[in-house]
Amino acid sequence: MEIKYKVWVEKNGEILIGLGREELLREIEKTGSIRQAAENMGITYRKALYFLDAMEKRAGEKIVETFRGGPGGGGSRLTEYGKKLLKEFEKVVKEFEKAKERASKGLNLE
Amino acid sequence: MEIKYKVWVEKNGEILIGLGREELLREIEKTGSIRQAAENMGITYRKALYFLDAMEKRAGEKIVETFRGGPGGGGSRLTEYGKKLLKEFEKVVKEFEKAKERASKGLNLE
DNA sequence: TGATGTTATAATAATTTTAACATAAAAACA
DNA sequence: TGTTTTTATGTTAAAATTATTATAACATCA
Repeated sequence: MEIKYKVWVEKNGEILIGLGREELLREIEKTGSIRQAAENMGITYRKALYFLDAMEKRAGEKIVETFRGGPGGGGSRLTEYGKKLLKEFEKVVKEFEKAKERASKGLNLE
Repeated sequence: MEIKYKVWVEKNGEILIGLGREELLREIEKTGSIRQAAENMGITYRKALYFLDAMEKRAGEKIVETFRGGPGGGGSRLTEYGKKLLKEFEKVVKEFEKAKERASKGLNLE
């Protein structure tokens, strides 16, 4: 018996960031590459791009800086806004993790 | 900017009860009819039945008592287990509501 | 006995989401 | 100049979810 949850932030009724997108941003920060990040997460590069594109449209701000060619063929990194978004969402997740813990302890179902 | 979430309880990796199913049980309790409950929720009767069927299989217990014919054409009501399940899940939701409130206050995104 | 309103099941259609594939542009570097 | 590795976009295929339609059983009651 296990409690599970999803949490996300909406802006004008559309998802700005959620657990999946959070992981994507963290992986981009870590690897410096959207492609590598997608691979690590087990999603397609195509899908990762769709996520980022939607996030940026909804935020009205750039979240990743990308560059093609160059050493290593190119790469990506988070903008300041991207980093802030990630940080703010991590705070949200912490609250929900605590709620999950409390609720799990109180759960009385065999 | 709004925080949203979903929460559910799994048993052996399958959903036992979540926010949608919780509402369904509450509506059944209130109306005494699966069909009426489904209509109030804006889902099809068919889907409501699928939910109930899956819940009972996973719980290994009856959640609703149903009867066909009779006064009013038939009806349904929650079993003792169904009522307990509902009650336990409502406690879980309360914890998550609190988490949402706290996180909303701390959220710093324009 | 026929109308009623519910439970119940089967089968199909429509929609949405997810995955897969192909192709091109960019720029460093050997 | 060709190779490499990434970003970037378009298109199609597959899978999963959700919605719709049709049909029947049940038992009360007028």
